[in-house]
Amino acid sequence: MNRSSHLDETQLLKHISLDCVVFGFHDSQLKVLLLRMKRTKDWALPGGFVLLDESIEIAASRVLRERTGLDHIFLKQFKVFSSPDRSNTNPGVQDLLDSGAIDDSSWFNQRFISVGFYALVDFSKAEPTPDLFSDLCHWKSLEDIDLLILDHNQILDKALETLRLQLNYQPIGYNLLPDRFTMPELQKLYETILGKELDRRNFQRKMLSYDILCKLEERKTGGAHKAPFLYEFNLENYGKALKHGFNGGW
Amino acid sequence: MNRSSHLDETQLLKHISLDCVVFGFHDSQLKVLLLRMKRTKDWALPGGFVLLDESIEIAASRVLRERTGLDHIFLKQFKVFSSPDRSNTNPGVQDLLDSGAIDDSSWFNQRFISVGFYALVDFSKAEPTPDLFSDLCHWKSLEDIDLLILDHNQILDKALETLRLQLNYQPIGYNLLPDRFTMPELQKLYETILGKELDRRNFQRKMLSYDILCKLEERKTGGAHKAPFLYEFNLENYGKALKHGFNGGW
DNA sequence: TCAAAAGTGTTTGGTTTACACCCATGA
DNA sequence: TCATGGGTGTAAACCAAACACTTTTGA
Repeated sequence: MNRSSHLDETQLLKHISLDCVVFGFHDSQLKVLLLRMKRTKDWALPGGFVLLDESIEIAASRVLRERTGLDHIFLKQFKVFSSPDRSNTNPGVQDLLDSGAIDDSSWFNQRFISVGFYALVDFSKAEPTPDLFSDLCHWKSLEDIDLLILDHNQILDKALETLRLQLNYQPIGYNLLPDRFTMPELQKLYETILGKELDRRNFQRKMLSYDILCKLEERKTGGAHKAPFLYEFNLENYGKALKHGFNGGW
Repeated sequence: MNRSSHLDETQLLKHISLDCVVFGFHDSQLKVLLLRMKRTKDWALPGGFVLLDESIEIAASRVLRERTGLDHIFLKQFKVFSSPDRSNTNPGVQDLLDSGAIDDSSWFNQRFISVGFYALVDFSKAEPTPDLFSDLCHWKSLEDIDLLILDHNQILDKALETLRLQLNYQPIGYNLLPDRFTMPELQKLYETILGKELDRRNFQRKMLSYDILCKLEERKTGGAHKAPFLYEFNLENYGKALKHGFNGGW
């Protein structure tokens, strides 16, 4: 876009949009980044359109840079949503007209196919920022999310399902946690994503056996009770391990 | 399309196409369905465009019905290919002009985003049929495939990778084999997809333990050596088992 | 009658599960 | 000082890999 306050639709690929399910982890909870539409106050996933010289991956990372201030976000396509009746009218178009971002609604009130991405970010580093459609951007816990616009609930559900399935094949821990973290924190993350409790001792043994963590001398002080050790990921070994996956397979 | 001999581009979604990697299994080999372009004799994956009232899934199954004569094909999206330089010119457009399928090349010489699908079909039931671009449609073994048009090699590679990863989570055996098959045939299929040999006895034990097969009284006669039993899938149990995956996981 | 393929079974070793025990910390 | 959370260890159960033996078949 030339100026961020005005959308130039001649620079955009018609019929194609993208939506991102941005996951963060905070207070032992999985959070998702949502936008509140200016006029209707409905909630939506962050998304955007594709510039003529962009791949959708580049477009998605541009959108997320605008929404979070972060670069090099972990991003993964998971599904294209293309039901013919998913978006003959764009629920945000009136906001765009109101704000002067567009002069004409016709381009936006077409049928759109949306490429779904999920993204993993370090909660503490992201700075949620609304877009032209919205007046608010913030993190919501999964259980606090109810009705989203269009088929965004479906997109969210599918993203979660994919996240669970890919837990053993993607660098999920690495992207969702701060650089240094404790074993109980890592375990909580796994428990939250999987929706079930894991045995503390077996979890630790298994994790360490992958040889992807560096135990630091330092401990996490401040909390009550015994101070747990801090760890960081050994990126080299982590990368190798992910190629094979951590579990199962013939 | 109104008449199969003429493409009406006003009925098609701009900038969006789909390509299918259709897998079959025959002679202990994984086969892929390819088309030969009329003029250049280059090879390509079967693909097509999306009608205004179709989802891409519906479009893909329409395309595959035209290419194989089969309905209800197992189809799965695996990735969107959207590099901006993947298709500013469509290599088949001259064939379309030659054959009178289109009057004007401009619609087809745009940038296209392609949704990649992989499909699994019963080799013995498919009837390969060329499309408007091509004069030949047939099965090729993986090792016999060299250069394909555009980024179709990349699409094929990614499809294979996905197939391997999803082997334990998708009804792959069911869709690639005839209704009744022997245990050695099923094993060969797994070995071919995974690219490695498996122990005959352990494979059989493991497969049977999933409780997804019905052993029939009948044996497969005709071949040399001891006649192996025939099996069929127990669809009910197979469906249940796939929900959890057959292997690994926390 | 014999080589090759298929059915069935056993041994072994590693991995996962389910626990017990001790240590550190702040309320 | 004690409840709570964290670090470490171990026995039992389970599962997967490796391998032996027998049966059937057509050449």
